[in-house]
Amino acid sequence: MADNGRSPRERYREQVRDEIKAHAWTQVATGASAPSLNAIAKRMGISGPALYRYFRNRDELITDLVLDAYRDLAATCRAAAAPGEPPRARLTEVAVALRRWALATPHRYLLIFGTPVPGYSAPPEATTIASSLMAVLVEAFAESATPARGPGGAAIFDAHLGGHQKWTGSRPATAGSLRRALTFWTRLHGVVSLEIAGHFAGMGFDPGLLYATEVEAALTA
Amino acid sequence: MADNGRSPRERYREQVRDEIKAHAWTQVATGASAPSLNAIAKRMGISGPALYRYFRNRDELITDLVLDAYRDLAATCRAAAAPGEPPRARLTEVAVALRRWALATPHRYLLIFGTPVPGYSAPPEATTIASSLMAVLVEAFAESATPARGPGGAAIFDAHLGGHQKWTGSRPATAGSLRRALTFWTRLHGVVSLEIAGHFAGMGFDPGLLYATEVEAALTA
DNA sequence: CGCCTTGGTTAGAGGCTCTAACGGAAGTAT
DNA sequence: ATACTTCCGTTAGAGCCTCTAACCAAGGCG
Repeated sequence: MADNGRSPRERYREQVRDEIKAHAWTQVATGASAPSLNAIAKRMGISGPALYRYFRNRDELITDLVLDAYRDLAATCRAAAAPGEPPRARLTEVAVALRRWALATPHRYLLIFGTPVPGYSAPPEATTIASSLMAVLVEAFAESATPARGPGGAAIFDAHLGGHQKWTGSRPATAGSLRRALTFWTRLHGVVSLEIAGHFAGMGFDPGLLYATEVEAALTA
Repeated sequence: MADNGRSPRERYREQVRDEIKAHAWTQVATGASAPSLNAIAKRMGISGPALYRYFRNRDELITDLVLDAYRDLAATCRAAAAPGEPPRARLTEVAVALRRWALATPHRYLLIFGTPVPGYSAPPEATTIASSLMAVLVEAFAESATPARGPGGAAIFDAHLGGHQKWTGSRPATAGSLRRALTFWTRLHGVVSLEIAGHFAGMGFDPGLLYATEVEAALTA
């Protein structure tokens, strides 16, 4: 918070960038699938091309938004996994936090996990953040007592995972924990993404109840 | 195939509409997140606003594409569920067909299940198609001998599902079958959508293997 | 003080969606 | 066959967008 040693110019620059991003968020939150630099500038009272001093092009803005969203999601999930609790409770908390986060700001969730925006430029930093997010799950599952007693295919996949543990970021975990964290994640995403995108709309049941059931099933399986 | 009793004008119109949609598909397949009417017209050798004789606006085109994709997916899944086989084999076939379909044309999958395009106009017909797709799964699960021996939450959700069976389209099925079909679908979608969107890219494992494991787990759970 | 980096400006090219007004051609009725 | 109507194409243009080019004013620094 101490504005550590940056020149006033740099602080101003950072501030304007943040303001631009804030406007972009409100814009994407209110319907627009992708923010418009022009509209943002108009709202900020400055004229069009001024924004190009702060972001080289629209893709750079969007990439920044994606990374911010990703970081926020990771922080939220990490915060939800209070380290004192037993692993199963932690995982449930993470699951609840994930859905809450997604429902609170669906556009943010979709910006990360929806259709890759233009011709999808995979930001390299995103993988790092994703790993830190996975680490929360992996650690909880590693701590969990339940053995990896899945069906036969699980053993095959565990064997396949053997050499690919680099993407967890933290210390090596068993393949079983990796697999369980991964499938846990995909199951949560399956429900949440369909709900966010409105695919449960006409069906008339409570998505929250489905989610709770799915979380419980994923944790006892 | 007999061009049943439609006037030549109507046949011509249909033909041009199909040609437009074909161009739109190739365009969306090659990077563009959403097709451009202008570019399509240019490719077809006609000039801009002529397309507005065939589609009222771009959203109508996209909606048409979505519905076509949805129909094709439903047909593919139905075809994959050969009625002679035992239910578990049928479900596996559907799962395989789904992933194959998604990987063959990711843009199509994302057009249906990705970020809802602009301000998302939910087409009412989509729900019908979705129901027909679900019906395939529901019937297979209904035929499956395995009882709904899920965790405690499953019973709660089954009870909740009691009155909401209208969305299956076909004859009434047990709440357990509905629940299992629904969660089966969400689990498949969870893996496929993340793979399609490239979220497994940096992780260096085989998504196909993960998918196979997940399908097997979903069927034995 | 002079200089240079930086953040703003306007002009404008080129793209998009979509409307308006119009002309010709194809089908239809007389 | 002729007249009418409907339909499909055209161009013009408004209004949005991204992004580049050229220019200018002010702040920081030697």
